[in-house]
Amino acid sequence: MPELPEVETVRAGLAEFVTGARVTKVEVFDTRSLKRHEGTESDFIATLVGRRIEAAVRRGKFLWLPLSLAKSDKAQLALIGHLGMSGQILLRTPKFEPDKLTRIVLYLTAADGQKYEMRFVDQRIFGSLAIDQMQPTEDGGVGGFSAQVGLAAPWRNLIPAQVAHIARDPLDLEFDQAKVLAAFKKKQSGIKRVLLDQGVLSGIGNIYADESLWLAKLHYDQPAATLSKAKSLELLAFVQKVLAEAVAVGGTSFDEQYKNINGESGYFSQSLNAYGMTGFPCKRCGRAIRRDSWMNRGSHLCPSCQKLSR
DNA sequence: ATGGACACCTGTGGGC
DNA sequence: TGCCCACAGGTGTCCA
Repeated sequence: MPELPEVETVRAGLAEFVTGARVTKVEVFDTRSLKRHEGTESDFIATLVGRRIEAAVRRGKFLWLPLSLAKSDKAQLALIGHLGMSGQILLRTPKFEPDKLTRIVLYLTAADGQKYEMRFVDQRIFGSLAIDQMQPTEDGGVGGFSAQVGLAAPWRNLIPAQVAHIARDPLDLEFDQAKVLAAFKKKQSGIKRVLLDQGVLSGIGNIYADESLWLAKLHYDQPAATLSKAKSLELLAFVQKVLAEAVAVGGTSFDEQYKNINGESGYFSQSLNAYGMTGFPCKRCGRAIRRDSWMNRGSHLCPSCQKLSR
């Protein structure tokens, strides 16, 4: 489900309501949702209870909540969340009806005394929560992202170890276009594979890759190295435009699989030109959008506008 | 380096 | 109604 716009919508909601909240209790209903956690279930719970949530931070599709220090800590810790294909984080008041497929619940008391249940809901269990150590990074941590959301030190200079391999995302103010262009030049792989490579640039998944490629009139298998500098810059500009517009409307929701922290859908599905539009006329040329099987998933494109070149 | 298959999972919808 | 198949916003690993 969730790509950058959906994760950012969740992050922004958490930042508003759980910054400064204290964890009072944790329940784990399915330990498979702790698959990225390196300790045990009881260690996960014991580490969280009593901590204060200091912020809500994101890079690409990873989000994390930096935690207050405890005396025994050797490093700053954070609660990392990855939503996988079907993960949600719902913030409910205590008497709110149960949510199906709830895997983990954090019971919180906000700074103003309001009590919440932060419910990690995940149909397919490809997502997870985990506690991880934060570390300084070579590229200056989440500085660019921090500037965007007003994140304070020390959180702006640290990244969880598990997120260290994730490249800056296109909405990060310190996103390095030149670095990404250099990576394109070295890759013989199709451009869509490269857009989905979270180590080159992060946050893009199947929806926003297909949408960006449709806007740029590029075929998914066009080798990245064959793109001119101008074409690459045009593509990155479309990527940023699509991601920013999707963030502005709360992401893309097709069904029950993506909701914000209040359980509300996003509206970007109304703006889709290619993804999920199989058989509908291309909004540029009228030819039917086609779905190709590709990498064990689907790629949606206009066969007229998006041809392989050379 | 590159691309393909597959594993991890549950749920939904279409065709018969 | 039931059964089977295809398909779903991600990531990681193994193998030619």
